[in-house]
Amino acid sequence: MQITRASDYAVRVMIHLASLPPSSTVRQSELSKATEVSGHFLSKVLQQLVRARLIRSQRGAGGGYALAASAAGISLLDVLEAMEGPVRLNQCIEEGPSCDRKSWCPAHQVWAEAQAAITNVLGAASMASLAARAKGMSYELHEKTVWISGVPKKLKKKRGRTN
Amino acid sequence: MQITRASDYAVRVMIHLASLPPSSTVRQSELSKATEVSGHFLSKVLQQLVRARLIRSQRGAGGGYALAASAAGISLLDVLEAMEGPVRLNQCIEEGPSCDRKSWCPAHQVWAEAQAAITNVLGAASMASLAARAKGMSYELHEKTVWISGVPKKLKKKRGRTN
DNA sequence: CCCAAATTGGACTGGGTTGGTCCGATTCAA
DNA sequence: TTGAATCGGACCAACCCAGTCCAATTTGGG
Repeated sequence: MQITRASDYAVRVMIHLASLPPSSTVRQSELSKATEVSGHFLSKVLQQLVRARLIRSQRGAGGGYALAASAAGISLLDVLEAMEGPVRLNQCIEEGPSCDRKSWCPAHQVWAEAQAAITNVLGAASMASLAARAKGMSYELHEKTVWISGVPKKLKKKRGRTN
Repeated sequence: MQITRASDYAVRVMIHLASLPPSSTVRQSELSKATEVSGHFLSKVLQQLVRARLIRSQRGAGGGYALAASAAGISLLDVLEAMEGPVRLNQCIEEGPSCDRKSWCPAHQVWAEAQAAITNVLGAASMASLAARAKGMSYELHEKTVWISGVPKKLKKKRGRTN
């Protein structure tokens, strides 16, 4: 019941790319720095995202990675399923006649409901919206950075909107 | 993102117990038959449920397992968390200042929302309600069984209320 | 044409989890 | 006391997770 680290990292990558001007190409090393993920491991994550057609890669000098589609058209659910395959809360939740208990197991419906709830939430969160939210936050972050390089950094407790 | 087999089995056990008269004691062998789970493995599941105080065990001859509380007071979420620990969709979702990205990571809130969605659904499903639903189904099932032993079984498509 | 930059694709690993089996110890009722 | 029943592990194979590392390939530029 927990997403893998790789999925988490993939989401960071996608949000980072989405917050850039469309079709910007970013080197792996830069992504590694931005997401705080080891370059070696990140390359595996990136490969999976490429294979899932969520990003495109450009090899060679001056190469890098870029979103393959509009950030508004990619949801958190898309990224998650690219990394982990389809969300299936219980083994018996799938199309087709895979589970013969399905017809009578009273829990089946609840699992299905819970799964629908989760996919609804994740499917509604687009990379574009997350990137926009990140921009609002990174503005604060930028302020902080600037201040640190100049004056003592004490605005940490200023953040009252974790929401 | 998938519950373990053990959790699934635990839910079957709990529903079975909940569908019996209150504080009935059931032997492991019977539970094994009812849930279609190997006795050896089931014993591990049962032990965990006992330790979580969801069921009580009676040793010795005539012993067995029984619900430790009212079936209405135990939710699917309770059973799940007894088996797998607290639901935590992403590593960074927990109380306390565990994740320093939390303050700015824009995905954090979505994970939290998805988690709330899932716990809402699972927390609302009580063993009592599931057992009641099972009774309704087993009634149909009973009919079917009777029919099969007598006349051709064709009432399958009668169930139009998956809801 | 060749070099350097960059991705690609896979091998490898250590550690943990999963799903399962098995058995001796313990407890209790008859 | 004996047999029914749970208890509490040990044990196992197989798989997944997270991460590292490296050689091969591709590409742009001097």
